[in-house]
Amino acid sequence: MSDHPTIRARRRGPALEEAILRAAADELLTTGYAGFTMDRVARRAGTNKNVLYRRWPHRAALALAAYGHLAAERYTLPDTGNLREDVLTVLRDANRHWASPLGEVLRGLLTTKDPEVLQLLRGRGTEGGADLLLPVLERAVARGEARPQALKPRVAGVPLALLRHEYLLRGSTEVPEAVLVEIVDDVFLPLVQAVTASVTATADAAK
Amino acid sequence: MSDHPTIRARRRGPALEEAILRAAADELLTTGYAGFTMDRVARRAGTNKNVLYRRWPHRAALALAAYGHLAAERYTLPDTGNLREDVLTVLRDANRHWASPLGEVLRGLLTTKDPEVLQLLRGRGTEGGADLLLPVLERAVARGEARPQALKPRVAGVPLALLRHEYLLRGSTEVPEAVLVEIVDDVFLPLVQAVTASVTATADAAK
DNA sequence: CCGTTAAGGTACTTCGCGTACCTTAACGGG
DNA sequence: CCCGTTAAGGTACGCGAAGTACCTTAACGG
Repeated sequence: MSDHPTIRARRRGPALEEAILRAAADELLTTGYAGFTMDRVARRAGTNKNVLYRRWPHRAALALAAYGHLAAERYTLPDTGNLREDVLTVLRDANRHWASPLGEVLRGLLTTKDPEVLQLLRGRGTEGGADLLLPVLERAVARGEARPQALKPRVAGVPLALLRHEYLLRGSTEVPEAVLVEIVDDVFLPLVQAVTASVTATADAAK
Repeated sequence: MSDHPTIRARRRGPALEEAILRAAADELLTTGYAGFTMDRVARRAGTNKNVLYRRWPHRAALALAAYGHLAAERYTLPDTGNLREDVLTVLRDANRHWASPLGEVLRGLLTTKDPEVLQLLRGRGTEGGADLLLPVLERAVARGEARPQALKPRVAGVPLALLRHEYLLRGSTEVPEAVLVEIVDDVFLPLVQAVTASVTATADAAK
């Protein structure tokens, strides 16, 4: 019993912090933000609440940090050379993400009352959505697939805003593919396409 | 303090229930859904928690009932004969409502985790938004102000969905008029308006 | 008039956040 | 190499709020 786990070497600094964040992330993924308790995180991390409160001022801050720790990897935009495919891909990715446990965490965090956390959450570009599709739209304009007048954050943000809206209405369940297609074909493409786009209505039988 | 002189006659049934709902509504309006506690409601209503729990199974149910009690009055759609004005009016009304204490209550309720309450909330047509603007859009199509192909719930729901999205991003603060105008002028009108000049010019609005 | 029903009152139990306070291990400068 | 400083471990609170138990008491109604 040389390295018996019962008597673990005392962790400090970054190592401990990493362990705590992992534990907190696991808790978020299993129990969600509701049911995320400091006691459970501390127990899972093999430490105690004090250590948590020395690093994060309150529960929400820890949860937010854990989420950030999870969602650390960077996202790469699609570039298929086709606006419709690009936007659909982004919508599908976002749909998957928001329907995943990770997305549930995010939504749980968004519904917190803590103004400080909301500030932080909104600070992350993750939430804008506008900026995400803007480059896609930009390329589409360059290819002549979209009107230059449509090249605005407000317009580029429409698809993700509508997707988010679906989540508000439906709850946690994944948004069906048909809705994504509607968002793109009934709203976004008619909105951004060149003036000759009235043809699209007849041409979308091609899909 | 002292409750000396007023030994109130004991209220029963509907009278008591009404008093409780009023108290709960007042609490919602002053403290919001967070900070809405059964103890406070009971004290404000001059009764005790037991009476509340005999009528509503839990805090969220009572809050929801109180909100319904507040938002009882019906809404009448604008019909100015001009699509842009109609939509802007609806957006301004919704903006006012959501920025008001009442709207804060609604948003607070929407963020509850209780699935039962969410079910009830979504049951109310209040949330759809799509159906709200659909008649407005219908009239616009009849006047030739909008393409008939745009006459879909998904399209009609866009303005309110975008407005709601703004609330998610900004928090409780009222959305500035400029954003409403952007939503209408940069998104909704380009989306629904007739695309080819010939169609717009010809007075084939004959119905 | 009296029994049934529902309101009033009080005191719990349970949970989870956040804090206090002490003990103990690791680190690191002299 | 020692010892003081720092940070982790441990335990026990205080507090607020949800719900519950149980009894007392007023109103209603046959």
